[in-house]
Amino acid sequence: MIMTGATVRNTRQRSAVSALLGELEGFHSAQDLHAMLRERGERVGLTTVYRTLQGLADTGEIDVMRPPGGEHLYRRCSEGHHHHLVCRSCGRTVEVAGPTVENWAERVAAKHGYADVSHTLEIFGTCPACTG
Amino acid sequence: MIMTGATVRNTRQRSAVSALLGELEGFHSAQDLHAMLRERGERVGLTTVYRTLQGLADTGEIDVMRPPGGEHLYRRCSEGHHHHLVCRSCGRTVEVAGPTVENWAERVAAKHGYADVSHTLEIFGTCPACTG
DNA sequence: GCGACAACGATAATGATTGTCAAAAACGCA
DNA sequence: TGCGTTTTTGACAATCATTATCGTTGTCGC
Ligand SMILES: [Zn+2]
Ligand SMILES: [Zn+2]
Ligand SMILES: [Zn+2]
Ligand SMILES: [Zn+2]
Repeated sequence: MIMTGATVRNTRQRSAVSALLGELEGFHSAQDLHAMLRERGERVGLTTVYRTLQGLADTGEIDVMRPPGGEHLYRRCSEGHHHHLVCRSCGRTVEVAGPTVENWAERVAAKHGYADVSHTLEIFGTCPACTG
Repeated sequence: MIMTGATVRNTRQRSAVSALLGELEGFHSAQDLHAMLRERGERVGLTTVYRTLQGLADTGEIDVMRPPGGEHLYRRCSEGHHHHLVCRSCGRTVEVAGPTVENWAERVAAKHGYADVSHTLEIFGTCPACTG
């Protein structure tokens, strides 16, 4: 008898990635995170970082952003559906949420008969610190 | 004497790409467009297709979409700022626009002191034809 | 037609992401 | 604590869209 328990095991590498994301503020790429981990002595392979981030993103534990013309960026976020207001210069990120857009998107999609609706939305700008 | 006229020259290739985009309905990748051109006997290099699309996108003549986990998709669109409601299954696309989101984005950004604001927004769903 | 220079395109390079697969690590259980 | 099963790891190769090169070709104002 084979038990297919689909268990997720706790590994040093997964913990390291997760912990690092817990300390960081803004969005960071897989390569950045990998470099930081090696910097502080953690031995983690780049492949594993990618896999871990992908897994965390799948379960909704972290958010993924795909900036125009760049790599994927990851960040630990708060619960629930929200979007991001990101500084183009320093990356400072503010989580934003509101029924306004959500409703609008739903309404627009419904008007055209589209079902199973989802959306991607990012707002970019220059933050106060970078404007000065 | 050197004249720096920054002139854009009319070439057979540029016309071919532009004309093709004028006939097509939905979004298509650079590689797709290149294949179509070769299909109909046009001799155009892949590099040129990329360059032309990039140029057209820069001047706002065409729109670029970056679907999650895929190549860039291009499409000739109507004038003015708008977004897209795209069918995940067949790619059927509806252009949508409205002050609702635009205002919301501006307001949210302003509240946090972000300047020089822009945004990206795509709505995905299953169109009526694909729902049946 | 001339000539300057933009555009082309075959090809190589880039670079982020994914696939491979043998070795290492987790963990339920004895 | 030792074992066997299953997951996870990670060095390395592969993928693949896009970009950079750079010598050749085509445009277009004159
Ligand atoms: Zn978030
Ligand atoms: Zn900033
Ligand atoms: Zn459809
Ligand atoms: Zn908009």
